[in-house]
Amino acid sequence: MSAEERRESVIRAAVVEFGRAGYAGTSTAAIAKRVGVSQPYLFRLFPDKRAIFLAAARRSVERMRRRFEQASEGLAPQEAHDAMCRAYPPMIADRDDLLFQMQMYVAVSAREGEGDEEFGAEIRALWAETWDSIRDRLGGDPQLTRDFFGIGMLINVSLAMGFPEGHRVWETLDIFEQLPASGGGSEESAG
Amino acid sequence: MSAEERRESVIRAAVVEFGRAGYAGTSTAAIAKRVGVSQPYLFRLFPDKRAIFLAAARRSVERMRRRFEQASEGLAPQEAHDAMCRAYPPMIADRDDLLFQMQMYVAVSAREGEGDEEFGAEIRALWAETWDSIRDRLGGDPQLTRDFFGIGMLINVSLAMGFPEGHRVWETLDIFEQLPASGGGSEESAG
DNA sequence: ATGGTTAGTGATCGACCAATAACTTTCTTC
DNA sequence: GAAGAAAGTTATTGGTCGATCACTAACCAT
Repeated sequence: MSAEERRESVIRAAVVEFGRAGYAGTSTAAIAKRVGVSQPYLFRLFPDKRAIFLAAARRSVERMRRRFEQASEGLAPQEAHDAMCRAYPPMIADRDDLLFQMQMYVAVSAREGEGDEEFGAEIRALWAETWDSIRDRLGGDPQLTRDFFGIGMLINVSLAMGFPEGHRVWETLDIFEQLPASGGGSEESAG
Repeated sequence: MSAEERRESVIRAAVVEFGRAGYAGTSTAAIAKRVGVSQPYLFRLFPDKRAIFLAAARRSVERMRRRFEQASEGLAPQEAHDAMCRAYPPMIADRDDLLFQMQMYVAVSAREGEGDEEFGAEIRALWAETWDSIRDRLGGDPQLTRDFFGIGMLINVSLAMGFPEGHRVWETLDIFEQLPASGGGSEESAG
């Protein structure tokens, strides 16, 4: 397998492992094991653990942005909002990816504590890109943007904490039923 | 100093340290250093690291709940909502506490990976209490509750990621200016 | 087939970390 | 002032982790 292909599979494994245990809680050995290579080989593909995490962050955030963009392609603000709401459930069905993004948010402060400020800067830049993109799709409407991200974050947190389906926390979050004509949440699998 | 007093100061230090580096990223030595005691002494006050984190979680979440309850005491749903929105800025001025809560959300999956399911159960229970309390104050209104928590979570995430004041991400989140008559965000310090 | 490039491994190392055990100091009470 | 409890320390240990080094195996062009 080429180095580039290996790097891709490392990134995929990193999203899973980092998502479950966080930056500090994930050993490079755990990632290597999931990839199916030896632990030292990771350091041929990436300079250090930090770089693996950042590569995973880039991949995860950009994928999210792309999916929202595809879902809202060419739609007016309110329709774009509804379309992106409908696009969200199949996205968070990939729990590993969602957990990784949560870990990404909190990893910033830890890295800053180690004197690594570029880490946070890169993650903020990635996320701000998504913010801008979605904001544009929503016609720059502040309230739509805020509500969309707000509810999204609340869903993320509730999922990360592991509230089971049917828990009263979810009562207010069934965004399907509050939207005009949609297919419901039957789709699965993230491409 | 009595053991009980020491335990309190350990909890305070734990919120700060865990908040900055997460569960796995925080050493018991770092907590002990902040408290001003030797590292092994922590294990006289608490059975293990996990118990320190859970004690900090209890303290942090219950304090938040109490503050929201005080702010909305005896008010009708919409007024309670506005009052709690106004109460939030001084609360998140304590960045350590906010970061800790973010770390708390993501710590669940990591502990589950270690076979510790009670950890998540306890944190969910703590948080669900707060959810119920606030939901009641908002008259059980699903939309008010969802929006309140949603915007709160978005603020939390944006702060955790370290977006500086004035960044365009904050444009939509200035909840002060969207509320009727408030004191603004001049208050500081968390009692 | 041979020389070089690329993919990949085993061994190891210094640092760190949670937790235990054994010991010392300080306060309290009779 | 002696006894005992409560507060607190030093030393240590078994284990883990990120990273480096030296080495091997497969592929490829000449």
